Amino acid sequence: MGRGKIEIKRIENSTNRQVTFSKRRNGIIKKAREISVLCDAQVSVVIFSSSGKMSEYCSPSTTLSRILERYQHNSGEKLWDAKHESLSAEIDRIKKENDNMQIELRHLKGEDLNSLSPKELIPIEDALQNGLISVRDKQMEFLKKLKKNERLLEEENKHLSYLLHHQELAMDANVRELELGYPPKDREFAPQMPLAFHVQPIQPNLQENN
Amino acid sequence: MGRGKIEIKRIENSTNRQVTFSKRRNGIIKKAREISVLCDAQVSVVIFSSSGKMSEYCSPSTTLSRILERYQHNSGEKLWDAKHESLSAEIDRIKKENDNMQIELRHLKGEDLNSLSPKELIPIEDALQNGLISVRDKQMEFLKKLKKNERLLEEENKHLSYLLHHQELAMDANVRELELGYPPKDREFAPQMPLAFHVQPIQPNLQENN
DNA sequence: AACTATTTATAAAT
DNA sequence: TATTTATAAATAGTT
Repeated sequence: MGRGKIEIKRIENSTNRQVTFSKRRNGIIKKAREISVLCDAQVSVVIFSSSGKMSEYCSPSTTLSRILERYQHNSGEKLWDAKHESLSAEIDRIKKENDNMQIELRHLKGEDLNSLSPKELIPIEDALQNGLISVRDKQMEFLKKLKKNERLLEEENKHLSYLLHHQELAMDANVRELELGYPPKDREFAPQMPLAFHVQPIQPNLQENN
Repeated sequence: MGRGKIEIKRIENSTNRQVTFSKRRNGIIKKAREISVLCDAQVSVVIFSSSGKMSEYCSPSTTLSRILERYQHNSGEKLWDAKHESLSAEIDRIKKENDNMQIELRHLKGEDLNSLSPKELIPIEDALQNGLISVRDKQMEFLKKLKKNERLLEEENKHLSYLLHHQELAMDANVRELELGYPPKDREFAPQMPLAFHVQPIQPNLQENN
């Protein structure tokens, strides 16, 4: 249907091919629309040009999803079930892993031991003992840290007390001096003076993390 | 294109509709095949007639699956992702469960304790102690069972020895009697006689299960 | 992108 | 349902 008959084989001239593609793609989609309407059919057409451009038609009474669902049902072919299966397989694998861990956990917590033989109890006992040792080591570590902190705080306390004492002495001297020599116009500011010392703790970032 | 022009609207005559469907379906599939070859395109066509009969075309260079994969990528539309998502969600959920158990297991085995505070160590220590108590209780149980078994076996032993002793005495008496009175024609059967006692153990099903 | 000669598809008849 | 045929529609090559 055209000025000349053409053989049905790849059109080598790329421009020509592109033009023919456009025309025929429109033709197919028009035909698809027509058969949908005329014959009450459900049609889906997906076309990719050689350059990758996608065109699509789907009957208005349905969706591509539904057509494909029907297709799978009808043909028994797997379109996306392969992916489903691989995901399902992974779920099974992880669930199995899960179950094994669950069992191990139960055993470590002393549950479900009836299913075990004496020989199987031994590694569990060992694991528990090792765990207990590790946990207690860690607790000991914390205890040592706390004691060290305590010591440091005591030292700091001592230092602060020392500073405080000296400050009081200085203040007393100051007050005495003022009382003797220059009576100030405004006594309100006097109590603020000691704050000017801005005493900082020796270990400002020392803290316990619980 | 036919004897008369037709309006594009549903063909009410069902026979007519069926005939037109057949012709046009062939036409579309032919066109799809042609554009695939002429223009190097990838085409998929799925058609359901109003009576539910399915027809299909897919370019030979590909599969429907791959075309749909491409379709999803291209359009961003979800064809079967909804199902995938629910499966993926389950995978995530189980993996999370898995991770939590893994962490708990590690902690019970005394690993990765550095991330824990002293307060968090306490329930772990408790769990380990309880586990150890349970495991050792179970071991004690086994030990008791073994000891009980031992006692029963000893008793049985004693009983069997007693039987054996009596059997020997009986045999001796028998032999002596034969030597004195009736020399038998066939001495071959004599050694089999003691087996006729059929001694059974007292505790036939007593066994240790490891 | 529009045109048009020609092929192709197909509606109606058989 | 298949074939035939007259005609509509599609489109290859041209402009």
